[in-house]
Amino acid sequence: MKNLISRIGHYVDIGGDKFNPLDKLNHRIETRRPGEDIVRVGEKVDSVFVIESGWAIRFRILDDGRRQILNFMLPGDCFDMMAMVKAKSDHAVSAVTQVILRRISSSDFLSAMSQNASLATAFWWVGVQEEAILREQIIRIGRRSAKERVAHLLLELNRRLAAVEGRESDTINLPIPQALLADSLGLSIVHISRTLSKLRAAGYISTNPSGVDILDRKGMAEMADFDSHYLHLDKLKLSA
Amino acid sequence: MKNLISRIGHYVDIGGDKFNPLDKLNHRIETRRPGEDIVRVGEKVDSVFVIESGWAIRFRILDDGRRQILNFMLPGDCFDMMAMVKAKSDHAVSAVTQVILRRISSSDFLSAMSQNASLATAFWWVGVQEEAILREQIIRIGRRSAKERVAHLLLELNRRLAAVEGRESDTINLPIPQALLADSLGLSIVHISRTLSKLRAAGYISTNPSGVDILDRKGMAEMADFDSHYLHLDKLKLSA
DNA sequence: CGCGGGTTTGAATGAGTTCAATCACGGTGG
DNA sequence: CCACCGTGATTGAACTCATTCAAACCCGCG
Repeated sequence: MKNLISRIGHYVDIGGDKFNPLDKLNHRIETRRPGEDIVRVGEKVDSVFVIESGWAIRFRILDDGRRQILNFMLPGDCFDMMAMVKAKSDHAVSAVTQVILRRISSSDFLSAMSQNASLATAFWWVGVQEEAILREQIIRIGRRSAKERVAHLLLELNRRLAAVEGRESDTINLPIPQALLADSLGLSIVHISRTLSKLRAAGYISTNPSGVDILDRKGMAEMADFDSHYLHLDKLKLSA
Repeated sequence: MKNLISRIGHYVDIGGDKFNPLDKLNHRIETRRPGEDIVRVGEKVDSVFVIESGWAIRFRILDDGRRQILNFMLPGDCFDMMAMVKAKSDHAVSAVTQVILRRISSSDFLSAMSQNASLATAFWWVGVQEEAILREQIIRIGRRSAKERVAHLLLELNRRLAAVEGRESDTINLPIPQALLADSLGLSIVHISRTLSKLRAAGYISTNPSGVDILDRKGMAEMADFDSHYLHLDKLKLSA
């Protein structure tokens, strides 16, 4: 929960450091191994989830096997807040790495929201941010070239991770195979590989087994037309 | 407001036919001509809008002129509910046709929501639906072919219009140039034209100056893998 | 009639895919 | 210690879908 608190703490003051209103919430800690489902398609969702650690994806698989990843869920992200109205999920969520997550029943969540205005505001912000990320994803895959898409996504992940970890870093720990980048960006695996090597050749990044290093953030951001503003991280006080 | 009521009325019973809780809300009716802005990029949004009549688009324009439409706003749609937290808009909204819209100040909106639970639920549903539409847009442009994209979008618009109008129809009144379909689907204008003629040749649709007629809904839905379920229109009682 | 916005068609080009082979690497078992 | 996997990354070559450029067309309107 620390992650979530550290994130929404940037937006709203949630009643002092020591006292965590979320702790009063009924919740259950669950874990998933890499590849395991968290929410299946068609499943009735009656809980809100918060990722404690690890990476997960929200995605949809078409009949012929094509897969589209809607977005990546990082530590501190929460999801299915919207689905609290007894709807069946139209997409699946599954763990990419080992994932620890917190499950809160929708009704508990709702009553907590209604009793604590600043908590509600904080989660509202999280929802605003999530919607912004979805919109940016549409623009990315709708109107950007492969090179721009990959660069843009890498920068987004970097910013989001920085927001969670509370510190700047040019190193992106990417615990995911290139296939996931492909299915997120609407490209083929092969082309992701080629595009990454172009980004390397251009001096924007270097890659290593555990992830990517950003060598020229400014140049890459300009090339990919990346503006971190949409993440609403403005007020983010990265710890000194 | 009739449109919105007719839509959310499907989900929740909003206190009887004659009595409309929304009417008590402070609101202002505004109109826009085709092409006029409704919300500009970077503008601080402090209102919630409801489209009364006409079509609008939410979109973003990249530096070099590329445009990506996030989604189409039809009568009964409302937007910027999320942005009630003094955020600057990261995308623009503008009228495609003549548009009449209702503007409600965020604070009025909020207090109405907190005083009327079923109203809040109704708008929550609208939010759920809007998010689902965004997700479907990602899948559409991420992993579908041009033919599938166009067919899928046409079917979605048809379903959404049916939900607003309260009746089935195989005729889609499309008051928009093909350029808008292109910018929505991440394709070129030329290719939209070619794709439409393929859909015609396949017997799925026929086109005329004012829009499109669906000739083979079932076949087209299957071809495009369209499942209207995601619109959460299940309970929609189309008037007999 | 001629203009202008939107649509259609053709031909050439290009970005990204597909297929297939190779490579790199870590683990496993002999 | 080494052969042998299996998974993921990379590279090449052929191919395809969609773009671009350009011309023609259509139609409502002044």
